[in-house]
This record gives sequence, structure tokens and C-alpha cells, in this order.
Amino acid sequence: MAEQTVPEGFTTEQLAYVEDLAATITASGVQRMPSRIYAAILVSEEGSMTAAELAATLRISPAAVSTAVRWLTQIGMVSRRSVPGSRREQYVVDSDSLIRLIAHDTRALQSWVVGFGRGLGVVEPDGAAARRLTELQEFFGFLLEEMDGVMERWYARTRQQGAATPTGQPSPSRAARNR
Amino acid sequence: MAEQTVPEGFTTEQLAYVEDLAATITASGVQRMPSRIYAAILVSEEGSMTAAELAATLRISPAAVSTAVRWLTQIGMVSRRSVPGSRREQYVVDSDSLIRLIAHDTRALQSWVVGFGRGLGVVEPDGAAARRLTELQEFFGFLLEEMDGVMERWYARTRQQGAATPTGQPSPSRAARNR
DNA sequence: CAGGAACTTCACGATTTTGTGAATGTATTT
DNA sequence: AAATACATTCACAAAATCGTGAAGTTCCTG
Repeated sequence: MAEQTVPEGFTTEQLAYVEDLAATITASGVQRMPSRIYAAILVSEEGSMTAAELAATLRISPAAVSTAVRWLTQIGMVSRRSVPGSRREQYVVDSDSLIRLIAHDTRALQSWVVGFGRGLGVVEPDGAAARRLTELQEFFGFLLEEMDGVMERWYARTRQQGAATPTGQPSPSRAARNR
Repeated sequence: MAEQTVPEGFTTEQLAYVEDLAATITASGVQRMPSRIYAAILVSEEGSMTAAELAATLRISPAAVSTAVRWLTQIGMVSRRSVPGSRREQYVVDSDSLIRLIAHDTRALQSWVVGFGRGLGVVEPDGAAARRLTELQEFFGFLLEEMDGVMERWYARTRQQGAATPTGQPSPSRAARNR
């Protein structure tokens, strides 16, 4: 029962997990390819992979990698890193990038607030519809506000834990700005 | 400039807004038809519409209404209500249903927690990948926990406002800071 | 109890989406 | 400076999705 391996050092077990995790990510709205790529890099021991490695591991074309990576870097789930001695680029996933993405992705919530707000101009003032729209608008606005406090508490908690459990790893809080 | 109307009492202005709001909803992952239907009912003064009204207003087939409504009721964005003297059913939207949906939709967050957890079984123990997976798992678990507090504060706030401003005027609000 | 109205389900056609191969662009190395 | 190695873009084909019409089912009405 020697560990089955594939070109880039993933065991078949790990490969299966990558697909499994990708499915979960896909279920929350991300397209298939970006999900698979994100999952693969996340699971890789180094936390980074090159385009060629991704193509070989996931059995997809370089074109698919390119397209998916472009999307991933645009929204900030993955960052690029140039490798000094090579033309190759590495695509990096650190856990913080996803966390920050969720924390600061106010765009989604804001578009709801704006969207409901617009409705107040077209329905009967003080009517039942206006009341519904107002409540929803306020709720999403409230979530927006609350997100700050939530993240504050998260970072407080991680600081505390980070001090308690020295894993011998340099703090991963620094992430590369993409582009 | 008499108000242009369509069969079910929507002005063209309102119809345009319905499509606009539907687009926002669609942008966050909901399919087109469910989004349009939800938007239409939400904007309707009564907060409820029949299948026939929906079909006429949105110019779609009864089949499309049926399919979309089934999905909407399954996830809880819309509820059904039988009309006493008729075979017709009404589909109801109240602002609370969406709010509760978001508040209690722990399934999404939980599947992330579970998903990351599974990964810990296949990566090198105490390695960098394991550290990433653990942090993400903890983060989503944290969000799950925090959701309770957030909703508690929301309901406290609405109770307060309900007493103070019956029409639901948006009052300057501050983010909660305390635990 | 027959007729019909309302909703649902099913199979199909049309549209949209998605990934590939080939061509193109760009930077590094010799 | 030419060659080469990566990465990206484009057009197309395959595949998945979506909405419709028609048939089916269920429950009211007369």
C-alpha cells in the first residue's frame, strides 16, 4: 500500500480530497475550475503551485488554468509570485486571503442595501411594500456594520492563540498585494 | 402622465425595478426566475401573488412559475398560503423570511467547516497545509458562533425601533462593539 | 359525479456557459 | 539578437442550463 502519487506529489487520497473540497466551494457559487485550483493550492504543502503543476495535477489545459487564475487573483483568493530564476510564476494561497476577502467583501452587502433603497422610490410611500423594503435595507446595512466587530474579535482571538501555540512558523499575516 | 399599468397593477416603473432588483439577487447566486419572482412579490403592495399573477406580470409560463416557486419555498424565501374560496394558492414574501434564512442558514458555513476538517486527515500532520486548513476551519466555525450574537443584536434593535419609530425610519446606528 | 380550473411534471429546443487547441505575445537565456 | 519557455487570448465545439408547450393530476364547482 505504497502511497500512490501523481506528477506533482499529490497522493490519490489528496487528489480526491481536492475534488471534494472543490465541490464544497463550487456549491457556494464559485465556478468549477477556480474552485479546483484554489483547493489544490490550499492543500499543497507549500501553499503555492505553478501553472504547469496545476495543469498536470488537475488534468486541465493551460488555458483553463490561466482563465481561472485570472479570476482568482482579481477577487483576491490567490496571489501571484514571480519565481526569481525562472519565467514561471507561482500562484499562492494563504489562509488569510480568503478570510480577508470575506471580511472586507462589503460589495455584496452594499449592493443589497442600494438595491432595496432604490425600491423605496417606486412603491407607495408608507405602504406595506415600503415597510418590507426598508426592513430589508436596514438589515443588510446592519450586517455590514456588524462585520467590523466580528472581524475585530477574530483577530483578537488569533493574536491570543498565536502567542499560546508557537508553531515555529513566521506569522502569515503578510500577504502579497496582487497585480 | 397617467401611470402606465400592466395586468396586475404594477406600474412600468415598478416593473423595471423588479427586474433591477432581480438582477441584484441573481448576482448573488440565485437563478433568474426565482429572483424575478421573489422581487415581484416583495414589491407587490400585498406581499403576495398568485401563480397566474406572476405569470402575467413577468410574462413567463406557468411551468416556470411552478418550478421557481418550488425552489423558493424549499429554501424558505417564499411561503405558500391557500386562498379559502379558491383553488388558487398565494405565494407570500415577508421581510422576515429572508432575514431568518440568512440568520439560520448555518448549512453553508457548516459545510465549509466540515470540508476543511476532512482535509486534516489527508495532509501531512503539523505541516503548513494542515495549519492553513485548521485556520480556515476555525474561522468559519467562529463566524458560525458569531452569527447568534449578531442576530440577537438585530432583534434587540428592531424591538427598540419598533417602539420608537413605527414607520421604520432609518436611524443613525452604530456597530455593536461589546461581546 | 361530470366538467373544468389550477398547478405540476416531462421532454424537447434554444440559449448560455465552459474548457480546449491553436495562435500570439513576452520575457529570459544563451 | 535569436531561440526558447511560459503564459495568455481567441474561436469553436461540447456540455450543461433554462424556459416552454403539452400532457397529466388533483381538487373545486355546478
